[in-house]
Amino acid sequence: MKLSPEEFKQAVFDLTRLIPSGRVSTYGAIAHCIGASGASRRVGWALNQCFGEIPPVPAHRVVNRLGLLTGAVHFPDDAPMARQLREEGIQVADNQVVGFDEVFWDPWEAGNG
DNA sequence: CATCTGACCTAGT
DNA sequence: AACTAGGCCAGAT
Repeated sequence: MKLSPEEFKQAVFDLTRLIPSGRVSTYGAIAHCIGASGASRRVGWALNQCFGEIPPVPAHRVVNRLGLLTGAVHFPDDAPMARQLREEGIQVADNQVVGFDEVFWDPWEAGNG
């Protein structure tokens, strides 16, 4: 299953929007869920375009494999990544999610659970 | 046009 | 378990 750039971006957005509050997901999980395992980089690239999208995409709920807020540097000053996470109850320390394994949410639960 | 980099992960040894 | 190599597409130089 191969997705077009538009479908890929949409898939990433839709899947990211499915991430429940107080939870976080990873690029690989999303990429793997949409059938783009290995293309994790594109997930970040797509999420980079999430700003200004309607409905808004909680890209702040997406972190890397280690729970590091690697994308925080690309977030707007009005909506810092770590801050939005804290707004949902997720604790962050040094650009790293606290209890990552506990707040980790697998996109697979989006349509299976 | 060619080369390197980037919100990263998976596979092989 | 630790290390090395490959993938994936687009943007920037």
